[in-house]
Amino acid sequence: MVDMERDLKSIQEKWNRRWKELSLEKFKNDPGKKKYYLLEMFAYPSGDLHMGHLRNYVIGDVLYRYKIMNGYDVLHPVGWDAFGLPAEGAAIKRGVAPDKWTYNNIAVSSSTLKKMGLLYDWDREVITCREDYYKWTQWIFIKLYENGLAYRKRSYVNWCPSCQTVLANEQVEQNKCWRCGSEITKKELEQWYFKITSYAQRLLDGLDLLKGWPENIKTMQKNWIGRSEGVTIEFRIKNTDKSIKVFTTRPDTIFGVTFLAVAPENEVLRELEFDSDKREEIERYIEQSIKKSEIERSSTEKEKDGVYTGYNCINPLNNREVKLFVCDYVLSGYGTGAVMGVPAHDQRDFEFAKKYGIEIVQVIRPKDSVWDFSNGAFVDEGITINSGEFSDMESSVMKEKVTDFIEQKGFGKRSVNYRLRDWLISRQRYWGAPIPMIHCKDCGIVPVPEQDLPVLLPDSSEVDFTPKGESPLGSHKGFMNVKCPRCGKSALRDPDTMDTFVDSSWYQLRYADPKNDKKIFEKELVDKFLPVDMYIGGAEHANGHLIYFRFITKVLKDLGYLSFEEPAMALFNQGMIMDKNGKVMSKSAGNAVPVGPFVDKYGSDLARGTELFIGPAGKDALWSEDGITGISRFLDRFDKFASKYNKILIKEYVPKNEMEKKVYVKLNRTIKQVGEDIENFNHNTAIASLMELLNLLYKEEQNLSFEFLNFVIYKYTQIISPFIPHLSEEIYQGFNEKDSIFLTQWPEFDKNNLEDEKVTVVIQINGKVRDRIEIEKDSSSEEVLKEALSNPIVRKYLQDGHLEKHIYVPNRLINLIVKK
RNA sequence: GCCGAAGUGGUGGAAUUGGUAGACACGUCGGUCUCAAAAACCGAUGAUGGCAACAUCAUGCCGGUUCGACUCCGGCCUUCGGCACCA
Repeated sequence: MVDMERDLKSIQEKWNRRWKELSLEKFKNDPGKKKYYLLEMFAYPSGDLHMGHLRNYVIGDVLYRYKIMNGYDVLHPVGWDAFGLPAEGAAIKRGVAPDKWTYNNIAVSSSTLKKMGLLYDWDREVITCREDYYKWTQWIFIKLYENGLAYRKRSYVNWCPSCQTVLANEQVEQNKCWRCGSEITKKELEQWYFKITSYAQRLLDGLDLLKGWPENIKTMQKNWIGRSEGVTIEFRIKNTDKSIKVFTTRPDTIFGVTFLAVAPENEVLRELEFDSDKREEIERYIEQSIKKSEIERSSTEKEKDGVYTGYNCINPLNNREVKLFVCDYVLSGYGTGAVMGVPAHDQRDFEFAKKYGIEIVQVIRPKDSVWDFSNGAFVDEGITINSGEFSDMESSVMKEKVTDFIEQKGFGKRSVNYRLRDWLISRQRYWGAPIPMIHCKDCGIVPVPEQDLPVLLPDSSEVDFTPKGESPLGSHKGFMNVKCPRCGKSALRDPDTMDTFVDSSWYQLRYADPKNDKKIFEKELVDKFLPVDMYIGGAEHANGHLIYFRFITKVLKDLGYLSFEEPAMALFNQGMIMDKNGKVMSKSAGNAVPVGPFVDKYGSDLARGTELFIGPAGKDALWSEDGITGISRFLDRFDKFASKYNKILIKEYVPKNEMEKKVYVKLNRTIKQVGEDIENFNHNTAIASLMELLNLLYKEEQNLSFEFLNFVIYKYTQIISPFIPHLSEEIYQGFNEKDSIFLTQWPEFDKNNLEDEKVTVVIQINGKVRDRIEIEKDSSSEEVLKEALSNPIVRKYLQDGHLEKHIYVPNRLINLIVKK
């Protein structure tokens, strides 16, 4: 860092205070103005904010200031995603109560945000662990329950042995816990689910409305939802009155079915009768496969195995009898939990068939070659063979015909399956919103009546939350024992809390009406302020939060609490800040550079500038303090120069000579570029163009009038202000202005003065640059050619060749094709 | 394996979307100022050859289209994300 003339830290507090007096951060709800809802993903308060968080917030603040200068009434709230596991971890490790730890972190982080001078409407702050918030999280749960969208199910769930809790599908990454990285195991438990699968199609369709979302996020969601179209076909089990349904996307291969396979969890296995040996064999296999860790079971390297059930099934299309197996490569949660085995045309079935000596019947051949099965299964489209009356067709055509046939004959019907699973939301943890349900011996499950909400989380001093694999709340008698709201007899509360992603799935709605204690929010307000116009946050939430909050929005819309389909119309994914080794900066990784001390040392403007100049906001960036040097030098140069020419406020000025004209053009170009760059989140190039202009001003200072320089500095200060707000205010104040620069109107660029009168035209010979000439803007092709031909270098090249033709690109280049 | 993003000087990164590759910075080297240092200021800085003018080569690799390709097309390689037996 260089020595700066001004102490940036000393001006901070003054302006932070002044902005507050002016209510600069407040959403005015002014009907005369265009509304803009700007939202950054709220943070989990795990300590002080680090440079990664700061990037998110600074990007938002730059846009906020730019938008208010452009006349928008901007809603820009802030809050904390405050429930969650690390708070319990801190309590266990350091003996601090989770709530104390959380509120303390919030206090530290908030003070950093305020010190930075980031403009947030603090009156709208939400904290998800506060009862005035989680009351409504519980209310949402009840609404889902009342509408059949929250249900209990016993099944094999993802279990983190270290966190001692269940996890949603979205919280398992590479078979490891998203929080602690432990290997996930399976556990059979009865848990609460949200029926997100019944919104699968709407979540998919909604993506088309989201024009402002990055394509890659939409693709990720599309893949995660994973829609597949196919047919569900029923196979009778021979010598029984039962049958098995299979789902397939490849009915064109149905004549190649040589076995059937069901998942170990499949119900049919409990219904069928077996002799004792068989039963034992099957049960041993089921037990084994459920015990296996998911990674083992789902590894593609692992040999496929299974057990013959002793039952055979009938293929309704050709009446062929095939064996029925139990296989753990069949997933219980997808489709019907059973598949038809077509070894010739599915690689997994192929491997299985090889191992168990099952026949491989080819029913599709490549269009113009012979398939060699030593390469494995043939999985592409082709021409059908060995398929009775459906032989000798394009497989895609046959697929339609055979599907129609299957439907006509009643063998099965067209169906759609989704990869998406229901959202498992129960957690066996303390620090979360209690599930507002009561278990009564006589009445069953009864929701807590609305007037009894919130179900308060007991004080941490009364609860032992060291992980034991059971809900900590379960051993708190005062919490657990209630009267059944229906029959009045003794009953028990649900001991689990909700996934924190439930908390964050609706916070953007609460900001519209954060203090309402009668309702979750006033419909009128939510409808007026939402959807979010710009949502800023990391791409890591693509298949978690960003699906959940869309889901909850759709549910609340269907229930009539709001009138729009999608929570956020535009999404911007900022890149992550990495350490020198390319590791993502985070508290848990131990490489976090905290914002607080950094700002104390260098000041907010320098911190902002450094973070913004590091690279395009959408890309990952390595954190390095080297960037401070360039920015501090720049700010110092700006400050020194601007402090000389912030004396008379001149809003309009007509350039008086050529040099002023040149600078005027550059100014206009810079205004244009900075505006565009802010809208596109390319802050690095915006700052680069400001640097260019400043360099030019230094160079030409002597040739420019005092009035002109005052005019330029006014505009310059306006357009640099979103990046370095405090210093900009200092400069602006020099003009003897009382108000904030952020109350001025963002300058418009003069469309007629974006280019110089003279342009540099490149002369190419056969595509290679040989010289450049200065020429009047918009010169004709003939003029430029004439000029080029008189150029000494061109003449040299023309000596041993002739000009065959030329290409002229106006104001850019002329390419002369010279042939020998 | 499938889906997505990306590969440009010593470094971070630019390039009006097919038209001057390397803007703007950092760093390095040289100079001015200074007793000295820091800061500041001025200059040089892709590589190779040449005293020089200049020439040749350069945007992961190989081809192609074009007057002209970092940009478009075909085929690879590498890195990073997402998914992962989804029938």
